[in-house]
Amino acid sequence: YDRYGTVDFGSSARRKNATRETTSTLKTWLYEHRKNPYPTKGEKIMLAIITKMTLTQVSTWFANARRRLKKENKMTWSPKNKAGEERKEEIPREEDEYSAEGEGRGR
Amino acid sequence: AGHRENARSPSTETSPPAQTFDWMKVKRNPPKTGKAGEYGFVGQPNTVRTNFTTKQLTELEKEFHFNKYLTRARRVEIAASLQLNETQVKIWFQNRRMKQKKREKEGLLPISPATPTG
DNA sequence: AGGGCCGATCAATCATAGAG
DNA sequence: CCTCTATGATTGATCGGCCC
Repeated sequence: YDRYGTVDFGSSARRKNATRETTSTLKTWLYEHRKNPYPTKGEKIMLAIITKMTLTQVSTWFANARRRLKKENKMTWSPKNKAGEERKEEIPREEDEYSAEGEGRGR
Repeated sequence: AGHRENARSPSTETSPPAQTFDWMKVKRNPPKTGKAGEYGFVGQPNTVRTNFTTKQLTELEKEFHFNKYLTRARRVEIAASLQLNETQVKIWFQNRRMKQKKREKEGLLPISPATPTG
């Protein structure tokens, strides 16, 4: 679709939500790198291969994830799993020092 | 390749509801594309993304097909003709080039040949 | 010293897939 | 079938690095 110009793309460009397997992989990586959730190009490629997504999709996924996480200011995805859903996703405890300063936007 | 933010602050938080990392605090300066004489003071950031009109986009795309890169003179002309900032025109071309590059790349290997992973 | 470009990312929004 | 939310994609604009 060409930007907000009436969707008329009768083609194979429709967005398809990622599978649980895919999101699981990405979420795991994101959580394990929560201190600096910016995968390098090489890491993105690796993740893209694992999840069978394109490099762009992986980048977009991370961009959206970071943004939405930041908006909520939290780093934990509540187990939104439906009742009776696999509950793996064990969060690796790592109570190191998390920065939580006041502010400082000298501008 | 990315940003390397690091802020050290010996502040004493009492009860952090959630872990806040430096990357979450990164804020960008608001766009300075304030359209003087529209809805805001001259010099005051617009804080809002400019919405290009269809006409503007059409003209820009047409120009892009002509040249992928702009000369200073051309940029001035287009900016004036479309009532845009020179910077906006410049940025538009910048983004356009990146977009095209991305499209080309995507149209070349969206099909995964195989996964040589054991 | 300054301006433009690239690559990555942000931020706001659109549009749709999916849950109920 | 329709309403509302979660999420992928788009894009104007910013940030840091590099070149000239």
